Amino acid sequence: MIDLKVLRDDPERVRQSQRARGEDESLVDVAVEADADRRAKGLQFEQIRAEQKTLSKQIGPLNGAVKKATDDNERQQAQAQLDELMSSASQLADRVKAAEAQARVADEQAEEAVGALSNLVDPDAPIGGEEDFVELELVGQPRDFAAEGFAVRDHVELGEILKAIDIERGAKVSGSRFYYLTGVGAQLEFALLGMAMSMASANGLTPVIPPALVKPSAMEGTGFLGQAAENVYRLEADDMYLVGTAEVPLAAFHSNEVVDSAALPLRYVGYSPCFRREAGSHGKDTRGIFRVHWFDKVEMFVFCDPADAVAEHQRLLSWEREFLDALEIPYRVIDVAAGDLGASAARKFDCEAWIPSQERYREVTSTSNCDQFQSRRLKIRSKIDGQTVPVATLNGTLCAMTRIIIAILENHQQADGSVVLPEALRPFMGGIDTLRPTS
RNA sequence: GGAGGCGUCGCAUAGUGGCCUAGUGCGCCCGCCUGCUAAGCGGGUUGAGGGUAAUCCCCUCUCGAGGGUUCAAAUCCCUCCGCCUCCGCCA
Repeated sequence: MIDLKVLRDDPERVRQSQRARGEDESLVDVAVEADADRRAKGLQFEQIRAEQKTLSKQIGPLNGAVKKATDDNERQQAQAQLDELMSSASQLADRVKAAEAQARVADEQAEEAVGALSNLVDPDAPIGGEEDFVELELVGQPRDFAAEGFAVRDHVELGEILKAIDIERGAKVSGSRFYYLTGVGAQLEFALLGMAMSMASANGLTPVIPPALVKPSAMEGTGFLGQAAENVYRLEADDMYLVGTAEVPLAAFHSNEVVDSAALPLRYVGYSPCFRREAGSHGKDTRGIFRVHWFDKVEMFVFCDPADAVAEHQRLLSWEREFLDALEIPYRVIDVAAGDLGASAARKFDCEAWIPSQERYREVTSTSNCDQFQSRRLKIRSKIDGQTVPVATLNGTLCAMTRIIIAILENHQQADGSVVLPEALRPFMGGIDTLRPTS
């Protein structure tokens, strides 16, 4: 939900933002109109309701007077007054109901119209679409496998040799875009989890194991039921959703709460499975486990004073980089363009790891500043400088298991198909330094 | 899955159709008093939206959530959610 004040005072700014995202500008005018209508209808209802209240307050004592009256004369007089009031009151009641119904409809329409608007884009975000990102930094040096004198194996091949990834059986049991991690593959996930969690804890984040199945309100509040809805798994029988990221249950963790401002920033790190339908990506990244319907992910999530959001965003990015640095994976950092932001994000930075078999950088982490967009929907507020305001929310990937496993296997492979583990990971792998093919 | 009970202001509790503008106690905040502290005294203390430029003031909504009955709902009816107890099943 965008700030209503901005929508009312400066709709042009909202229009610009919609334009930058490549979304429908006319939605802004629809929202402005619906919002104005809501206020008018609300005012009408309030006035007539106040009238009704005063009337009812007169009826109460009069009713008592009729009952307590000592002689018939008195009783009749009170009764006559009562009858008169009652008749105007019952007429008023109909009008109250009508006004209330109108106000309710107007409110629902306004909520829907305003809810259809994506978050305001940070003016610093690059202009353009998916291809128009700005490369902020290149880190590390991709290896020259030709110079080393051997042909690169991709993660599917390495996964087979090492008996780490079983895609065939994944397909047999669950279909395409599913896999098993086996042996050292499974161990790798546990090791990455341990390493990610210990780094996050060292940085002061609170570890969380969140539910991966949530109610519609949580999905809605985080902004995943808009244009991203087709990628979400829904359980029809129970009206529940499988989360596509721990961002959803972590954001909703404090929903409908007023959090103590002294406790801000609240920083969490969650581990959860992630489920994605990948509708609309048929034929894209079909090989291996790069794009799958399910994977596990360690996700960071922060609630903070809106004034600190930009600095907090940088902090999340630096923690993502710290993790990739420790794994000795070459990567680049990009500033995602306005047209490629999700509905909730005002700004987004991705880290893209070098994938030798593809000879290009591919997204492994992503951190978004959602500003107050999610917290307005989820009603997460804090009393800051005497004002109760929606807090800022930010999220960032620490370790998306499948993609990090791909990056490790491919970047650290040797001519014989073995993989040398980055030093930082070894303590979490029982001290071994190399994954070796077994016959 | 079956049976029963319960959801009221930060906490505890009162409140079975109008005197509820939700009382009381505790906690908390402000002030007074007081060598200091405690006690005592006075006031304040749910949240949201709106009238307003506004911390004054006024209005509407808010007693788990949403509907309904009524001139009038914390109170009556319906649906849902959550919690507790017992039984069954289960990791």
